[in-house]
Amino acid sequence: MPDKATTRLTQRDIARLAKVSQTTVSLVLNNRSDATARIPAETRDRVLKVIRETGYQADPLARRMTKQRNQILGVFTYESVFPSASGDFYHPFLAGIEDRAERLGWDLLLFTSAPVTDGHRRIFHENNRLRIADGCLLLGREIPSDELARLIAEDYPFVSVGRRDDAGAPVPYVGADYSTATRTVAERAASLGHRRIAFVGLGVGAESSADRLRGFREAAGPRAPHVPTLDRSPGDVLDDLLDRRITAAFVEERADAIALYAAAAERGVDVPGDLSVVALGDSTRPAASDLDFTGFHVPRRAMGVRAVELLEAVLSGTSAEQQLLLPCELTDGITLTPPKGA
Amino acid sequence: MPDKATTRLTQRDIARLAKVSQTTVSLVLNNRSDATARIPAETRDRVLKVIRETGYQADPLARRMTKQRNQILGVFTYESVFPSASGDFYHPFLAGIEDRAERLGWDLLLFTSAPVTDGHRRIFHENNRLRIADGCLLLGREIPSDELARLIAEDYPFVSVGRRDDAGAPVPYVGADYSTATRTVAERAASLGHRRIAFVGLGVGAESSADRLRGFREAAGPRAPHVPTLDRSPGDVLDDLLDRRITAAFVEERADAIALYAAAAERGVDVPGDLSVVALGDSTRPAASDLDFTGFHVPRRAMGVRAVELLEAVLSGTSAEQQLLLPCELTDGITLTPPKGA
DNA sequence: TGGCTTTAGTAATCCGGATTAGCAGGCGGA
DNA sequence: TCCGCCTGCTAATCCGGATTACTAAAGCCA
Repeated sequence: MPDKATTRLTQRDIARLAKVSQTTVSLVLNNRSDATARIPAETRDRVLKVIRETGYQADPLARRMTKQRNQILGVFTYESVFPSASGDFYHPFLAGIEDRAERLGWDLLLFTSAPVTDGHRRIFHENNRLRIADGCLLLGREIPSDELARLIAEDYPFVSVGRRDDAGAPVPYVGADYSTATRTVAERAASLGHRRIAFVGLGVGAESSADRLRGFREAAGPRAPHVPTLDRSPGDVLDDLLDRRITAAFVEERADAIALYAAAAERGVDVPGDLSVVALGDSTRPAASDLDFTGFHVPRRAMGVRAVELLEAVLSGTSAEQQLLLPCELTDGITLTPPKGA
Repeated sequence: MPDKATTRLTQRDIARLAKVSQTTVSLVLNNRSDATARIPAETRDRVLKVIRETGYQADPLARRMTKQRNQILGVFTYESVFPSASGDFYHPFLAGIEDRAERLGWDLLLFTSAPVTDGHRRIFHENNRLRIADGCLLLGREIPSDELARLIAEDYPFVSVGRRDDAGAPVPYVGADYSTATRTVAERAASLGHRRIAFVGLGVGAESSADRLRGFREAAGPRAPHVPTLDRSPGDVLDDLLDRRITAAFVEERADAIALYAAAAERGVDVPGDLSVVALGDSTRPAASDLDFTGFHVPRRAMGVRAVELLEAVLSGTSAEQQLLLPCELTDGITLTPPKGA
């Protein structure tokens, strides 16, 4: 029965009670029975009995001091892990991560202590605690390449969830193949007769944006119009599209697609009759709609799962492909039909 | 510039490079300048220069060996943290927890490694890692009282999110005042003329269930009917209610309220015309509805925030009320109107 | 009975950093 | 010139457990 809450129970205490040395306690606990460590059943039982009676549990941190692995998987998010501002975008990633971590017997350490500078967190700061974890998963739309470069330079085991451009050296990642998915949908639009199609969204900055635009251009040609959304109202964007006589809009961000649809409905513009709208992924901002958009979904859960698996491979030295793109799930939807003239 | 990725950089390495002792490096890093540790600016700068050049960062775990606090807040959930089965029920709790943890400079450790036995996780198992964290938050509908008792016996700092009955000793918690909220809504129904009202749900087992039923009985009397939901279809439950000529159903679980409403709509039973339906909290199972139910919401985010604050108080020895019930947010909604006869 | 092996268990050391006790050298005062 | 004191820094130790090297005692054999 546990008493004296003053000090934690240590192996030394157990040793004293079982009348053996601390070494023996450690050996028993680690179930060692090589030629170098012979513990007869009688002694072993005596030690185990004391351990059972006292409820002793080894300090996991002291353990890590001598062993190398800690069974802690770090998760670094460049935004809040449980944000209200990005809806449930991260949730599926984390569900996948948790699932695999649980199976591997790992705990998840969320680096919420990283201070926010210039609007996002930084990995490397004064009191960096990365090394508590055995390795780390990185989540976020944009990850500064200098931080990636430093992780690589320090040989810290990590995997990015989402494709990243080289940062001096190749970055290990599990990403979504936005480019192929976007190209496929764009080709489908072309085959339906669309000739005036536009990319709506940022298209620059993060790899995920650039990948979509690239896939779009592969299908629609290098001069296909790119309608920006930054700091513009959905009505503005809609006007822009109609002015250019666009028949199909490829919207990078689902929340923008929903807003565009709402603006169109308000204006009496029929979707997809007057304008087809394709959603290239999932909402990273809160936005709900029952509308079944044509486009694709990001395999978020699978990405989380595969990222943990890749990190595990990295940690255990198993060779594995370090850069992985998972296919997006195409959705038929009802917002892409042949254009009116076709 | 970091090289030789073979071994981690230690204070010993820094000491060698700066031509001082490991002790001095430690003193500089901890900014000590007592009478017992006098480091002139010149030496300090030399050490700092080497640290800067090498990018050395102290091992946070080795640190904890001698310091007591680790700045890690444990989060133990009796179900998955990122479940698909319970929708987003936990999300707001975690958002609140993250928010406060971030402010306190703490990292969040999710104990996903705890093995699942008999359908839920157990805190105490073979390879318990609780002590990696300074303290722990407990989330879950039901928490075995033997585990709570053991936490108390071992003097482990923890706070339960959600009220818990004593487990041999008082359990520190931040809960929601289901009982008052339920009573208030039930009284309101009575004042609207409802005489035949029923509690729909488990009403037993978890404290949260029992609290709601208790509040209900305080307003509706000890003999007010309790209609169970376990293993019954919404249609069954609806039949039961109609048979008993109930005019207002107080549904413990919002998902059940939504299902009940759907069953009523299908059957041509008007809600609230023929039957008022009150939702006593939020969905713990995936269920979406645009319907604005009368009832209340659980202050989940605030509970998370306050739980972290309470744990911080416990850890720092600040005296504070150890058992806290936050008021639920009552919602007017449109599903409670006077009964037809009134 | 001496020498060699096996058995059972322990002392010593390490992990990486924090802390305490204490030491060498320079300086001031009597 | 001797003593005490301050300065600047380090050796030693500790945290809790893992591991290695080694020893004392018993067993075996000739």
